[in-house]
Amino acid sequence: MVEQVRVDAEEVAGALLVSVGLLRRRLRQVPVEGELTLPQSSALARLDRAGPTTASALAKIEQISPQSMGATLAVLEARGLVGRQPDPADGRRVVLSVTDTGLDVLRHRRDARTARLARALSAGFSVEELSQLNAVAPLLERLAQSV
Amino acid sequence: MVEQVRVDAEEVAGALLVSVGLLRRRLRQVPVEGELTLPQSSALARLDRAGPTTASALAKIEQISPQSMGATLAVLEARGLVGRQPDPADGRRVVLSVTDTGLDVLRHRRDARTARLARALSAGFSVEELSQLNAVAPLLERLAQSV
DNA sequence: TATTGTTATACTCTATAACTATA
DNA sequence: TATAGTTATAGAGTATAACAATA
Repeated sequence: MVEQVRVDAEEVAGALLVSVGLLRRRLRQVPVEGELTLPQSSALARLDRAGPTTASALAKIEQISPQSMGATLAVLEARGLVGRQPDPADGRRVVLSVTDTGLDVLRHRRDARTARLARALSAGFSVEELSQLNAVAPLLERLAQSV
Repeated sequence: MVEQVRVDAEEVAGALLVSVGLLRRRLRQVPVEGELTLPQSSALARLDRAGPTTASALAKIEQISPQSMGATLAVLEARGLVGRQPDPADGRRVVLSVTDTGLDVLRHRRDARTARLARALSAGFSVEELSQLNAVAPLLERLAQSV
């Protein structure tokens, strides 16, 4: 009844497993007519942060197979959100980059899912809570890498 | 160059979208021979927290369709981790509850995925970081509900 | 008529395997 | 022989629609 301070890793693991799954499912449900899917949003944002790179490299960062990333990127390319530049030095490589249109989508809240999430955050969370969530995002990424 | 303190909801939304997706994908990848799948783990943990209840109610909490929850619970039942009690007062309702075996799985780290996550947390994160992650889990749940 | 749960079917996301082209 | 990328196929996790039983 006294020792309640200690944070048990097992407990945190369980809580994260459940809450991350829940949030992710909920994000998927947002109706998206003509909008980006979850992996598309993620890949586009990631490509923007990483800068021009190959599909394989992106796949490694996002922890999915190169084939899956290739399929996702193909859709983004068809929509004109990413462009492909063949590497002149190595005929096998194709370097991807975010186009101006893609940047526009990323920067101007054209992504319905992110916009909706942002709205929920603004409406229902305190500045203190927002900053907690903000601080934890990189921890989640690090955790994903180390699991 | 001076105003870097403010936390932008849009930014947090983007960061969460990406990090949650990444962690979730990573969790899925853990090889699970004869182990629980992600939705099974989640449903079992949720049922334990919620106490005996119906499949529909659980589905609502977990934000999936009753049909999907029914399928997940059927597997858990087949493994003897949850039990079904027909409601004597209402012939349509079936009340689910975690069995002793199910409790054992939940309590004794028999779930490979949670165990692995817990190990990564213990090994690579400070007590301060663990407590940050712990504090954020309920925020993520609240966010999932309000999106 | 409304509600609980089941069965049937299909779509999305991801994986593995097999192939082509270049190095 | 090794690497970047593509194509084909399959499995997990969802969803929606249609149905049966009970209220």
